[in-house]
Amino acid sequence: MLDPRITSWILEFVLRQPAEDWMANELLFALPLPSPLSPRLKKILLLRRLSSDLSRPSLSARTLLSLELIEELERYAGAGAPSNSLAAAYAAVAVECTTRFLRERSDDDHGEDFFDAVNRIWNCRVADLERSEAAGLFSPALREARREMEEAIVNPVVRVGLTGRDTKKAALDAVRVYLEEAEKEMGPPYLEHLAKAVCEEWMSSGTGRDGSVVELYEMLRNLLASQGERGRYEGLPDDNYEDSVLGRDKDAPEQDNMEENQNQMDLKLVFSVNEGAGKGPNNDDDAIARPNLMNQDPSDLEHVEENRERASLSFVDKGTKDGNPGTTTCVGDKRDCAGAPKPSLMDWNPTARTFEWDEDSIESPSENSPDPSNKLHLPSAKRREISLPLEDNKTFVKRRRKKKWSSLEEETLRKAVERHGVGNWKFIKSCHPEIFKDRTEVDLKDKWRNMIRCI
DNA sequence: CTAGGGTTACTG
DNA sequence: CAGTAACCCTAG
Repeated sequence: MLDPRITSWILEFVLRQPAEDWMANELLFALPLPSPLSPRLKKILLLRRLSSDLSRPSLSARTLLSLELIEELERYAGAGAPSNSLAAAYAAVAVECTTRFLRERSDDDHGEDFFDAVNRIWNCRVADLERSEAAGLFSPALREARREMEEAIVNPVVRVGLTGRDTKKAALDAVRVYLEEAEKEMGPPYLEHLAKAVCEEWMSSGTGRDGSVVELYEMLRNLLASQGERGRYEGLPDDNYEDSVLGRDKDAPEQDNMEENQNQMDLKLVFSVNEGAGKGPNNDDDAIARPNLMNQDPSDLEHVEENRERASLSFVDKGTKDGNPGTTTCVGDKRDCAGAPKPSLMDWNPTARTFEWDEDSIESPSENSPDPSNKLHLPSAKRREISLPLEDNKTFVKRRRKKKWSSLEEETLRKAVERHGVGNWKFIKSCHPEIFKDRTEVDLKDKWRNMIRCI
């Protein structure tokens, strides 16, 4: 049985070679790996995924997720703000993931896929990012891109401009730049490092060596033993090795618990951004997906150890609905609810009827939430389910408190109907999740009915 | 999901 | 109490 420590090095070495993805996958499955994986190996796996996306070339929401996870990994490792190249790659990929729907429009698509993508990526994902601890990824470029996407929703000229721009090349280039920088920062694979160390010792040992394989083996064993004595399970040659990989500032004062965090931060924490989300059948990869090896989600790294035997963590997209807008999912602050199912726009069925309002929360919706910025877009917490027998239900089911439509809501609805036509209530609501956060699609429809009655 | 009829709450 | 806006119910 191979030492998991050694298999980590082998895997690292292979992942960083231009080997075929299938081979990397085979090894990932076949080798006994330490659990939890080291941060270094996690990052290498994520970088490999990016590299695979580049070579296909296919940038998708999973590319975005890989970048987010790398940022999170580095942040947990105590690194400072994400590098410019990481933030630039994130912004460029986010733009590409949106604008490709303009390029790939079919005849019967009137731009809905693009609008969905803007909502999904910019109104939800990037908005969540801005509020989260990962705000370091929220670069000025990303802010500007968001402004442009919002403009594109209402301005056809901007959409035409976006369609003509080669955002795919820009994103591929940005990811390539980041990958090169990350590779450089990471240094050579540890096996190479080890081989070099052995060679150097060999060269400097002078006489008394017979040059046999047995002797080489002895040297290697001594080197490994010395690593073991130092308690460095990952067997890294020196303390700076992993620091350099994760972008840790070696000169920065070491936090007392940093080492502990490093060791205890298991994959559940690192890759928790996906956990619990995307459970519905309409889930697609643009929605943040639940860990699922079959979907080759980067977060699946968490479950590599236990799932290797029954599923394949592939670097190759095997044909998920990449790019299909699917469900409009909006996650909350994923850092605040790690491990818990994440609410989404779809979690609240606005047409559900067996609910009643929590009067207190209506009166003071934010009183019980010290930090409203961490809250989700929709007031799902204001409702609670009633599960009484049908005959008793009508006694308890209350109507929502009447709330007069504001002029902003009215104006937004008017413009949205002009733009998207009558009858697309759900879509209109999804285009303005904040403005219509207290309204259902039916409310929009009813309001429009009232508005045209007045004319 | 939407349309359209029904119900409720509010206002003058 | 009538008119109206907001909200609910349900067939298709």
